[in-house]
Amino acid sequence: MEGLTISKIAGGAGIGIETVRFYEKEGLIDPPARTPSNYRIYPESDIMRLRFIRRAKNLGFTLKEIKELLSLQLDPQASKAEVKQQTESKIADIGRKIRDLTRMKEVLESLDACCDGQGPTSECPILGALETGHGLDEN
Amino acid sequence: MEGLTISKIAGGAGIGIETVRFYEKEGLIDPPARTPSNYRIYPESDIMRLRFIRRAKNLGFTLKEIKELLSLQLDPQASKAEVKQQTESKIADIGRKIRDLTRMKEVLESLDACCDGQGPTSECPILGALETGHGLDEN
DNA sequence: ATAAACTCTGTAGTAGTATACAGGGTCAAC
DNA sequence: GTTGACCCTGTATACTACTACAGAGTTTAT
Repeated sequence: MEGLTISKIAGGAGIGIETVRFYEKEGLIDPPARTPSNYRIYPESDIMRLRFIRRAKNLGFTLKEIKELLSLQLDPQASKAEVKQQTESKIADIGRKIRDLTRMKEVLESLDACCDGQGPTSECPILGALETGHGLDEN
Repeated sequence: MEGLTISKIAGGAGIGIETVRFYEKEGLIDPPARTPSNYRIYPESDIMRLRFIRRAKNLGFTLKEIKELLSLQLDPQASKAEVKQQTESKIADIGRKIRDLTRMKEVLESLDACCDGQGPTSECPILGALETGHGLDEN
C-alpha cells in the first residue's frame, strides 16, 4: 500500500497521533487520502511538514503564524504582491528574533566566561540583553 | 514617593496589570515593597525585567525556562559548576534556535526573490528549511 | 477465529498563560 | 465629602495546544 498510517507519520515526526488529527482539524495539514476502510493514509512528505510545525512552534511561532508561513508557498491564487508583502513581514519578524537571541546568547556567553573564576554571578546582567533592542514595538 | 505603581510598570513593560500580579505569583518577579495602604510599589528596574520576560516568551521560551534564565544571574548560592553547566546548556539551546531561524529566513528570502517575477509560489519549499537540521532530537 | 494492536468519530479533560470580575479599600481633585 | 481612577484579594473564565477517553470498526499475527 502506498502511504503511511497515522501512527507512522506521527512517529516519524516525533508527535502524537492525536496531535496529527488535531493539526488536520486546525488546517495545518491537508486532510489525507483514506483507505476503503476509512483509515487516513499520508504521503511521506507530510512527515517533513509535521516536523516543520514542531520546530517552528519551538521557535515561538503560534499555530496561526505557522499556518501563515506554510501558506506562503501553497497559495498560487493569492496575489503576488500580497504574498510578497507577507513574506517580507515574516522575514522581518524572524530577523528580530535572531537579533534578540543573538544578544541573549552573547550575554550568556560572557556570563559563562566571567563566572568561570569567582566573580559573583549577580554581576552579570542578562536583563540588559533584550533591553537595548528595538523599542516598545508590539509583541 | 519612590517607585512605580503596578499600572506604571505594566504600561512601561507593555503588559497588563493582571499579568504583573500573575508573574509575581509564579515567581518570575519578586514581591515588591508595599505602601502603608498595601499598594505594590516597584523599582524602575522591574520594567526591564518584565520586558525581558515578554521578549523571551516571544522567542519560544516557557515561563519556566525564563525563570531559569533569570536565575542564572541571581543565585550566588548555587554551585558555580551547576550554574555553568546550565548556562552552557542554555547557550546551546539558543544556538539551535538561531540556526533554525536563520535557515527559515534564508528560505523566505529566496522565496521572496524567486517569486518576484512569476514562478509559481508552490515551487519554493519552506518545508525544507528546518528539515536538514539537527536530526530527530527531542523538542 | 480470536486476541492484540491498530484505526475511526466525537467529546471531554488538562496544562500553561493570561484576563475578567466581584466586592471592597484608597487617593486626588474638585 | 463625594466622584472617578486607582489598588487590593480571590475566584472564575478564556484561549491555545494538546491529551485522554468511550464506543465501535479493522487489520495482523498466531
